[in-house]
Amino acid sequence: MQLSNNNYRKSKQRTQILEILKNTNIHPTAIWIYDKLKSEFPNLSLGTVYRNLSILNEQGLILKIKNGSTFDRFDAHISPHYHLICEECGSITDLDIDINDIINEIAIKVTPFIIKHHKIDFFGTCQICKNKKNL
Amino acid sequence: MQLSNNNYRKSKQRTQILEILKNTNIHPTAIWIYDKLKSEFPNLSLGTVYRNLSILNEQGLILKIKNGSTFDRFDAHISPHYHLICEECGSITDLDIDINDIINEIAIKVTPFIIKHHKIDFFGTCQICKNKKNL
DNA sequence: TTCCATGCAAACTTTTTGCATTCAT
DNA sequence: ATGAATGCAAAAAGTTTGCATGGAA
Repeated sequence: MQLSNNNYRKSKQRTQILEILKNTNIHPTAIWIYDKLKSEFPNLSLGTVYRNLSILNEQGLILKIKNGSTFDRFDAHISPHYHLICEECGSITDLDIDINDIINEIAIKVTPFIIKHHKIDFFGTCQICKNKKNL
Repeated sequence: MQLSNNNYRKSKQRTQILEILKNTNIHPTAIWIYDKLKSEFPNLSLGTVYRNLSILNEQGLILKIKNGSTFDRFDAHISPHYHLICEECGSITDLDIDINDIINEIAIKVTPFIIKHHKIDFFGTCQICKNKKNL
């Protein structure tokens, strides 16, 4: 969403959406939040939930958990590897380093969750965009 | 997609989709592949591309790069942390370990990409699902 | 000859947007 | 009084599916 504005007013709906997110650790979807708030705001619309989630995300009060892009992406390079995701242009490139086992070991020590594998995405600026910005 | 079948026949379209994916490192979207193949198969449909990508993914010949779910998820816990994603039920929980700096340092050494931050998702089975399966 | 794969279009899922109204400032 | 936020519904964006036809085994 393109929000050029940063002169926000208070709204009960937005306050409650943030409150709900602060008090849960399940990383909810928009509909889950919508359902939670339906009893308090019987006329609430999903659009309002999405709009407020965007605003809260823009304000840095919440995180939107997403991949680098809205499109699914596909890769025939199936052996485990990590990705470099450019925040300027959305490009995804491979990073071939092997830190796999160390990380699983560290994580396995502190959680009862059964860890089978992991994925690391590095975010930043690719060389092409870096050069463009330096011109 | 629900593909109960694993008796696949050869198809020129699927062969070429795999070929394209093997020969690029840009992690393309479905439409990008579709556009690439339009000259070779003028009647190609996007549906065919998606169907074949699902089949190739099911066969383990390619990877679909996606989050744990099709829904965006939101989090008010904005300080850096990693996620445990259950492959059985799709739940996302936090893992609070601090291996942040080590990983960035390792990666920075081997790429000119400007790394600002990273994200780690651990995949496996959560405790609830583990218990359900043991019953 | 069987039935998997295709093209086409329609349906579906998730998210965004336009518009008139309501509400915070 | 101003214009941001809302509810509602329609549209958009991305992906999947039904169906008749074509093609591999």
